[in-house]
Amino acid sequence: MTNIEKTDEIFQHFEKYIKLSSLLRKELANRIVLKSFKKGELIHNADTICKKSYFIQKGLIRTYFIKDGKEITEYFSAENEWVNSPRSFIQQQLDIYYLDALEQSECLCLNLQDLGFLFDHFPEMERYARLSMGTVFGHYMDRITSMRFTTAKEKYQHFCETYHEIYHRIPLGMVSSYLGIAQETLSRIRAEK
Amino acid sequence: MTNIEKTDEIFQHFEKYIKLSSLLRKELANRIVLKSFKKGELIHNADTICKKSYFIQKGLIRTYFIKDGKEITEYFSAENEWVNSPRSFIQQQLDIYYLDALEQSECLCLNLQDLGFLFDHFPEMERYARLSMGTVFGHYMDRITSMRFTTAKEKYQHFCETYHEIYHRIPLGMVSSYLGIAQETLSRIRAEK
DNA sequence: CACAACTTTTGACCTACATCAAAAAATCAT
DNA sequence: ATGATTTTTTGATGTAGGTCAAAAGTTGTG
Repeated sequence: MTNIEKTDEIFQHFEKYIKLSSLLRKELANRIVLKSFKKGELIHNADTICKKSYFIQKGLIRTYFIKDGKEITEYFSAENEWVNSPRSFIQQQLDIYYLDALEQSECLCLNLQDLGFLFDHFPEMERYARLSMGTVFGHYMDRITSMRFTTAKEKYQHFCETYHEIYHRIPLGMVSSYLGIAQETLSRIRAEK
Repeated sequence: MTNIEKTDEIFQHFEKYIKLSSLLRKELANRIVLKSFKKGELIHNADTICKKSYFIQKGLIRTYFIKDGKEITEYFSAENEWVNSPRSFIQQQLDIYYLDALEQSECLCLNLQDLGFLFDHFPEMERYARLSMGTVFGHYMDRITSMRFTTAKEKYQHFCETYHEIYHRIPLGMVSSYLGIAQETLSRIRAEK
């Protein structure tokens, strides 16, 4: 099977930030591996250092950690986004985050060595990483603002807006831990209109 | 005046992430401009697109925005950190953030064109940006966790830990808006021990 | 040094949301 | 399907921390 079809979306994603030379396309395509995950499958375990980064072609992945024995959602990642355990992957150290698939998911997987090769030989890859992190950064700033100064209801509305493609695909309890509000409160909010 | 003395800290900062060639050192030193700000001085106004990035050698800078007529602190930046209006600077668009000096401050200033030149000619600068953003990213993740699941008291304790070099240099009202708690509540927390 | 302008503290009251508990509904496995 | 497990809803109650208001303390300035 040629790699051409399966790399469409990811190439488009790169080209939001940089121009892809045909050589870089080839090198990327050679290194990307398609991985499928079943619903509920654990993708990354916090007891290991994260060695892989996943570009989601289809599906929904949750990043979570354990606090007082309960799973707390850090965020959700969906189509056309990269997901990994960020600090673990970047700094190659342990971190608290687990990843699992909330739906049957298809991911393009790039491992650390291959990514390192690309960074070493294609400065535009470094640029891509820098610029795309800038985008994510902005989302984080918005989220922090939303956490600080909004009621539970506004938090939920903000969530539905930012995740409007996927919010209905996620169990209530995971949303409530993501927002930092009690599941009962979220249930009541949803009931009222 | 030669540039050598004044670039010590910033070079050290770069070298946490990359090796600086002597050529890059020279190019950096030629482009860096020392800027002083008086206490209270506005460094960046939200009505303009951010064109400069500041590395703080000495002093304390606040990033804030206006909500309902009140200044809300986004974060504080101190010695050996870069500060700018991130989305505005990276994407060259307007954003809501203002920067001002909470103390008399000395900054090494690098403007967008010069930084662009360095990114274009020194791939290791791209790498530096990517890696150092990774560090800041981790702090943001921690902060979001702290916002969601902690009492006001714990938030303040977490703040004192992460900002332990500077927390006593910051007016109470600015800390309370940073933490998203009422100034009166913070005052009571501080009183109790 | 005295008056003005902030900043912080203290007090009284109130509400949004957490917690605990149990019922209802949905999902899953045999 | 049908009982078991998981998820969501509903109800009752408690409290952390918000809001409003005023006093006390601090800092700056002519």
